[in-house]
Amino acid sequence: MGRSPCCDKNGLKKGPWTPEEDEKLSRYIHAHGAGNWRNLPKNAGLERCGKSCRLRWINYLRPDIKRGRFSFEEEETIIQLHSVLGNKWSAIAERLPGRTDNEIKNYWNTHVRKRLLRTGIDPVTHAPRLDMLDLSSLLTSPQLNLASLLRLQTLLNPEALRLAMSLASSHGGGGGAQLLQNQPQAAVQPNHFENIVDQQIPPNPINNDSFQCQQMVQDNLMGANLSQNSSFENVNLDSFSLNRSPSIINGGGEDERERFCSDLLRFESLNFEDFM
DNA sequence: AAACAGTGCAACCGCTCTGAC
DNA sequence: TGTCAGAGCGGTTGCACTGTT
Repeated sequence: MGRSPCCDKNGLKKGPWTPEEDEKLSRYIHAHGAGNWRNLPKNAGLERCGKSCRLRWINYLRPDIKRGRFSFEEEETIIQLHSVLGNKWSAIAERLPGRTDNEIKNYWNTHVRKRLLRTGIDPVTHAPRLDMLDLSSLLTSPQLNLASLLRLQTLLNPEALRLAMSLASSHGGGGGAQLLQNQPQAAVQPNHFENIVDQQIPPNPINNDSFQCQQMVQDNLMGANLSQNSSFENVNLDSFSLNRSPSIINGGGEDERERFCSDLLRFESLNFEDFM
């Protein structure tokens, strides 16, 4: 696997691990513990570099590794945490017991990233891709009013919001844009994570799945050591109350997941009546 | 059935950062 | 202050598997 071995010059083996090597490494670490990776291969009788041993142990052999497909909850947690933490895979992995940073990174790059792109979400900023928006039709909608815009701004990337306000002005909605700009700054200041954490989201007896989902994200975020420079916006989790069937929660298919993620994140398909 | 294309993922490299000494 | 080991990350590779023609 991977590119040509770098340790060939040292006579060290590279490439896929054999069951015998796995057994040697596991037995040694169980007996002596992990650490001192430089000397470990020699002591364990392995012709591998320490880094390779470390990666093999951390990403594959560790007893608490959870194998298999990511659950819907895990995927949703990854998306939410990535919106907060960015590509800090190890930090994300800390919130997903049994998952490694490498596994999460691979899953992100091969599944989540593609899905977000397909549904018009920028996987870097988690904002709707402006090149896929039809804001002009949005702003000419008779259902659009200031109140709805004020609720929407909690979901919007500031760049998208600025563009929307600009377009609103050009559509004769200058008054609304002006009012938007006059809103208290707390409503648009980014990275006030405590705003999210402090929110008390009451259980919704009709939509308990959504509540559990929100609670899970909150629980996960509560423990995160978040940077003030986080890109996570002042998202109102209460706005993510979507009807979702238990079958999806319990591991729906790819299509179901995509549909849900699309509904959850896709700006252009947001049902604005829900916000009004 | 065979060839080909697309996808998933384990594993790698090179680099930076951090903490211990 | 400099050096070293370990940890972590982004990017990449190529095998194995699956789907399509």
